[in-house]
Amino acid sequence: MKIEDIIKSTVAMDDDKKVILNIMYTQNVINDRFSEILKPYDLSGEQYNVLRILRGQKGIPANMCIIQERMLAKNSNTTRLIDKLLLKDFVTREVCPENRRKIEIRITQKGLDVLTELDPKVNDHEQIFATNLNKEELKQLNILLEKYRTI
Amino acid sequence: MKIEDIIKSTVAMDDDKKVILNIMYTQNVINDRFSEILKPYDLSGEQYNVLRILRGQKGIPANMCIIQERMLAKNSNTTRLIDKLLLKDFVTREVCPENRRKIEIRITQKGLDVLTELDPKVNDHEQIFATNLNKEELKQLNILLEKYRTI
DNA sequence: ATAATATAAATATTTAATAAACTAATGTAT
DNA sequence: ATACATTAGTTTATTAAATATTTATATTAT
Repeated sequence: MKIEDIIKSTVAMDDDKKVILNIMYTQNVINDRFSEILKPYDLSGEQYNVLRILRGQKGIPANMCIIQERMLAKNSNTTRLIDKLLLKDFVTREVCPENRRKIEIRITQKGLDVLTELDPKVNDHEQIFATNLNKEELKQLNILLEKYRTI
Repeated sequence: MKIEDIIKSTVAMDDDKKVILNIMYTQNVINDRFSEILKPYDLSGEQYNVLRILRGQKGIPANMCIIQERMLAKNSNTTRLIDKLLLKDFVTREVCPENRRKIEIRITQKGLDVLTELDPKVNDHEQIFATNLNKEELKQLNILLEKYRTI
């Protein structure tokens, strides 16, 4: 559906204005669907994101700086986010012996298990959208978005 | 900057996975910048959005349904959003005489003034990104996003 | 006319985001 | 060695957003 119809706009809009709305709205669509997938696991999108980062560490512990650096939204209260994951036993937190200001966060087996269970669902979610475009279009969309957001 | 570098990913990623991250991240970039513009006016993005919808009504009052329908994110508490705008005297709210379940929301002159003041700033904001692409690319980006998000 | 259902909005609750103040550890200059 | 600055993370407070529940009004069916 075209963005003008979604926001019930009556006046014509230039492509330069439409792009922002299209990016915002598309992100909403993706997010709403993704939240539905995560809801039964009592995980927020950002919590899932952090678990993915920790799995990517392959056993090497991560500190707060590393996690913040790799998160898409650099704005959230990472301490609280980790608190929530700790409560669910998805991560462990220990003081770093070399530099006691730092902490070492690791994903637990339980955390790895929940990711494993989610993997196919997340994959399906990605594919539902991706299959709307062919390989060349996907590549082009990535190129255009990267070019567009440059400041 | 490529999305792999932004999230400091070490492994290669297929275009179908990259697209989601690119959309999410691009939306974050746009939003962060837009919040900066709105901050001095003590407006959130959604509040601004509602004011724009009300201006678009050209004097015809809007009820909650209309506003919700035209908002990008259909999930927020619109009553509270309007409450905030009322506190700032940017809108008025009255019970609809024909149907007392409904309310009539109008933008005030003060609300129109703040929009007028914001117009050039919002325009600049849109152009900063849009000028990274040529007309054909902008058009193509809109087409790809609309096609991509179809469920 | 009354009960049941649907609609519109308000309210309450929960959750998340943002900023500021704070604590503790480390590093550096004197 | 002491003082000062910086870094890393936590805590708290404030504000905002998302979700669910409730209230009020209107519509429909019996």
